[in-house]
Order: sequence, then structure tokens, then C-alpha cells
Amino acid sequence: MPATATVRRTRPRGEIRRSQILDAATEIFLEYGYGGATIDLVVERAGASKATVYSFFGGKDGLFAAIVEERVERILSAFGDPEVVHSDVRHALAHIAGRFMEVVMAPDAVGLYRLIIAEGIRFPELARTFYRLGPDRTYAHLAGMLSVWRERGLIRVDDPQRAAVQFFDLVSADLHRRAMAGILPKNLRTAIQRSIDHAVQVFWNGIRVDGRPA
Amino acid sequence: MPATATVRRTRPRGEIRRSQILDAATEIFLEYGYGGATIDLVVERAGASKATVYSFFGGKDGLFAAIVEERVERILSAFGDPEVVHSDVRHALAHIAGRFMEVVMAPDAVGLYRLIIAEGIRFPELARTFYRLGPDRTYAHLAGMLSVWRERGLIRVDDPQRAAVQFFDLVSADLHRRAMAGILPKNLRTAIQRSIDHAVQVFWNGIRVDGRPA
DNA sequence: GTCTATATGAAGATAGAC
DNA sequence: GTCTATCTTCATATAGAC
Repeated sequence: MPATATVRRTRPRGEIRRSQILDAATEIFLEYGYGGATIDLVVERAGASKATVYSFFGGKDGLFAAIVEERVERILSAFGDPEVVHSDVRHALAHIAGRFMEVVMAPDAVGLYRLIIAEGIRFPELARTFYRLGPDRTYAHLAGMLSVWRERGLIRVDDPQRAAVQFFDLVSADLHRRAMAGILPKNLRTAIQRSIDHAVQVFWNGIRVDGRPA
Repeated sequence: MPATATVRRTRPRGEIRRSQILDAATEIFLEYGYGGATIDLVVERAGASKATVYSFFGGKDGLFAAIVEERVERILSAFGDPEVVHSDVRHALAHIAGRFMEVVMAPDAVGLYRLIIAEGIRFPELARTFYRLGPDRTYAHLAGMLSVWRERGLIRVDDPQRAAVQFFDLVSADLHRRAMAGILPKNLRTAIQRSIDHAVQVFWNGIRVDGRPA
């Protein structure tokens, strides 16, 4: 083969600048939103130039897509590895709820969700990707745990997938929506803990097999 | 009193143009979002002129605030009058959940919520107003019903206010978030009905006084 | 009060040097 | 590959006529 198959190892060439730009852009977009963010702000914070941004990402749209895809992975990785499903259901629920809230209430995660909602109409494919890579995987995680508990006869639930969504909604929906709107209670950590406790209580009463009140 | 207290009845003077502009602007903002909306688009759809828009609302910000305040009232009025609290709790819950979903899943309501979330950072006071006039009143409504049921010994619940939020989150959170992101299942009405049924089931098991499974 | 026409400025995008 | 400097577009906002 004459000259076509030149095996390039052009790795660290522009990768550094690309990362710098992407990190700066993520901060800017999360802080100002899509409309409020400008390429100039990104350039300034990254210490790069406009032309480089355009050569890497094509434009503001491409930059936005790159941000979402990279960030979902990073946030989800914080959710960690599937742990052992031990048999104290209420304790396990409270534990996974706590980790869930740490992840989804983090400013970055809230900002990303806000971006998806704000621009979902203009970028529907991106929103779908976000849900597939993010929330849906988390739901599936808990659904698996619920299935195991059901097989062991510890709980009574028709549809583990739906029940998982219900549980996370009980834990997070209200606080998460207020966070997205920029409205949060003063003692956030206390509010989160109470939300978890009450969610576990109602949910547990809803799925337990015997009937006596807690 | 000489000349100061001239009682003007300058009502229908500019009120017509104002309404025309506000209606057109609401459509444009809900359709394109704050960033995508332009005064030119509003002017075109309203058949008015830029200068008139500015004389009424001061600018894009003022127009946005006027839209939110007017729209929350209109949407909430659709929720209607507090009905009689009859004693079939599960039936009543399903009924109020159905009306709630009709209101909050309507395209206008979803669009308004999306606007609040997207621009909440830039307009925090507006977001607070929105919550006070909208969701918080709805929660209080159901909380009142729950209190009545509790007094009658029909349910067991510690904090009616929190329980109300929990119930509406169970019913709506997942579908509502997907709607805001522009992602909806094909059979929306079926999905809503199923969401209501499952929410009532879990919530009822969580608050009922006796312990036998349904 | 309402319009037409215009000023002003900002932000996305690119041409060309190094 | 990366920068500086520039172009172009377009949206906000206003001045002035009717």
C-alpha cells in the first residue's frame, strides 16, 4: 500500500486544547444557559481563540452537544458500581436514595438537566440521548434491586421498572424541580434528608408484603 | 381639590393593543423560548409595532414577566373550584389526579414551566412568584383534603402538605419532566391513565389505616 | 398612542498570517 | 493548529412623524 495508510498517532496534538475549551464551555453553559453563553466568554475562560473553537466543534450547537454527552457520562460515573443487594429493604432504599440525591442535586447535574429542558425542543435527539444515558440507566439499576427483593418475597410490586421511577420521584422530584428553577430551601441538606425519610416511609408502606403499619 | 384628582376612565384606550401584544408574545415565547423569541416576531404576529411594545412593557424582560403572571392565573383557573371532599379516598385521589394532569400536561403549562426553569437563574423573583401562584396553591388544595380525611380517621398521614406534594409527584413527575424535555410516549393519554392508577395504588397503600393489601 | 425608519451594539462565524 | 483581526447579521432599543 503506497501512501494512504499512514498510521497517525496524532493524539495529544489538539486534545489538550480541546479539553480546555470543553471544560471552560461546560462551566459557561451551566452558569449562563445556552442563550446566555457566548463563544467569547468561552474563549476568554479557556484562554483560546474563537477560530480554534470553531475548528473543533463546528459552532455553538456542536459545542453544546459535546458538553452534554461528556457531562452525562461524568455525572453518572459518580453514581458508582452496583452494590450488593442486602435484605434490609428500607435501609437499602434510604442508602441508594442518599447517593441518588448527592448525584442529581449537585449544581452541575441540575444545570445540565436545566439545559436539556430549556433546549430540548431545539435539540430533541440530544434530549433522548441524555435520558438514555442518564436517568433511564439509574432507573434500571434500582429496578434490578427491586426484582431481587421481589423474588425473595420481601416486597410486593407489579412492575419494578415503574416502581423504581416512582421511588426516585418521591425522593427527588419536588426539590429537584425547585433547584432547576433556582429556588432552594435554606437548609438543603436537612430538606434532602427529610425528603428521603418520608419517601422511604410511604414507598415502603406501599410495597411491603405484610400489612402492619411501621 | 383643584385639578389633581381627575378620575380617568382610560380603560379601553390601549388595553386592546396591550392584549393583542401579550397574546402574541405568549405564543411566541412558549414556542421559541426566551432566547429564540424576538420582538420582531411578536410585532409581526400581533400586527403592531416595536415602539408600542416598548411603550407598554418596557422591553423584553418586562414582556416576559407580564406573560408569566398572566399565564399562571389563566392556567390555574382551569383547575377550578375546590369540590366537596367525599369519603371514597381512592376515587377522590384518582379524580383530582386526572384534573391535575389535564392542567399541568397541557402544552401551554409545560411550555410555561419550561420557560421558568430555563430563565429562572436570570429572573429568580419571577420563579418564586410562579411557584407561589401556581404549584404551591395546588399542593395546599390537596393538603386540605388530606387533612379532612385524616380527621375522619380514613387515612394516616403525618404531614398533609408533604403528602400532597408526594402524591402529585408520583402522578406527574416523570411524564412532566419528559414533556418538558420534549420527549413523550406515543400514547400519552394511556400513559397518563396508567401513571394515575399506579400512583393512587402506591400512595393509598402508604397512607391507609388498616394493613391488608388492596 | 401608534407607526416608520434608524441607530447601536453584540454575537456568531470566517479569512488569512504564523 | 492556533492565533489576530474582521465581516456580517440581526435583535434590542429609540427618535421623530402622524
